[in-house]
Amino acid sequence: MMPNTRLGKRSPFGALVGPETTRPGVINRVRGHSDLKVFFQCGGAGDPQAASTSCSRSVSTCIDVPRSRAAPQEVDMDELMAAMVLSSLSCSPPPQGSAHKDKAAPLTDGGAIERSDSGSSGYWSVDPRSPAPSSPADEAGRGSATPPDEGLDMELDQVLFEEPAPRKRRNSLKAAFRCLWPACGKVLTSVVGIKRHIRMVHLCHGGEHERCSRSEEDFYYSEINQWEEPLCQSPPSAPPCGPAPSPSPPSAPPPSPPSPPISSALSRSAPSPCSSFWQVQSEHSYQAPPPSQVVLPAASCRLMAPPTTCNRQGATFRVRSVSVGEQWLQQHSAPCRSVFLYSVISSAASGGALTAVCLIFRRIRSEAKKCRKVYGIEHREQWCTACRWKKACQRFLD
DNA sequence: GGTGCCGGGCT
DNA sequence: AGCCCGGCACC
Ligand SMILES: [Zn+2]
Repeated sequence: MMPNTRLGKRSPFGALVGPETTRPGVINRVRGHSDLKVFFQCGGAGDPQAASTSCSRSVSTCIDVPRSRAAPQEVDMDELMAAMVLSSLSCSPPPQGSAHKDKAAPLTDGGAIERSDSGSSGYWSVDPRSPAPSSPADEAGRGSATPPDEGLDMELDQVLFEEPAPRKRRNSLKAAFRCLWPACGKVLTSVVGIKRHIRMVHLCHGGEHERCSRSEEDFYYSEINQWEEPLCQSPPSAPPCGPAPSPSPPSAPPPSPPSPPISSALSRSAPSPCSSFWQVQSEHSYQAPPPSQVVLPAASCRLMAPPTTCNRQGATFRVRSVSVGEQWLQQHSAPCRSVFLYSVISSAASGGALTAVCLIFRRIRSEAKKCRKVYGIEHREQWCTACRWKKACQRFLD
């Protein structure tokens, strides 16, 4: 049963900030529909200190990166984690257990992501004219008796409730650090090493001035998670964004004045071949994603933009953003109705885990005429039930 | 301002 | 569960 037949009380995706997932490694599984799109954006480096959880409806698409001289990693991570938690609180799927039920209750009525055993509660009657489509991934996932249930859900739960949950996979993960300086691409295995390399070779040209560009070397390297067995897997339709031979960071200008290459990856590099947007769109935002799987590239990307969140009545968040990237999202997601823009980040606080922070959630308005338009208000009795109830139309699906 | 529909209230 | 509607985003 596809949830697009579902009406009634639904998920909090009317609230507009998406979830985040933490994946120590590269796999980010989305139990979603074939028409569920998630945009992941791997941008340049960013300063988590700029990641304030603003409460405005507009999202700055260009995050200034202060030349913070006194920006210890812990502070960055604290702010980053705070932003992540806020973001995760915004639209997390319903937790399986009841331990946090009270906390998540306002968000989970009906469930943003359906469980396979969710029964018929909350479903509207199925319109016979609209048979539920099922993607191959969907079928495959439901074929198994115990569908893999550790995709986004698990990650979301873990992030939401701050359960560190050590991962087995981390054992097979080797950390490396790639210099992002244009035409360099040197890979070292330690932070100290890569920082020294950047400082000495690129920033200070021999290190005659130890003070010059201090802490800016942070912006010129990227952590790489190297798997011992299979390396970078790319999602089938995702543009490459991994430890590619090209060492230059996405949308990074040649830093003649040493300004960190992060300026506005969000606004500028959306269609860029190296800013990897992964789409997960859903016909209805509350629909359960099928057990399809997307795999993050094996390169971690530094935070490029803060997960701007806005607290609405203490539980839900909305993010409104207008940017080139967003326009691109709309242009490339016409038939779908929900768009999520994620930023994939890597944080030391999560052990180098990749974290996909949802920056933008938008509903893409359907262009199809619904009952209201087709029949008119005067023939309301001819509307489908959903339209009569001001729910998502069941008759004229997208 | 019209439309689609989320979220929530009522029965 | 069925029904209705306020309110909001999008057009
Ligand atoms: Zn309808």
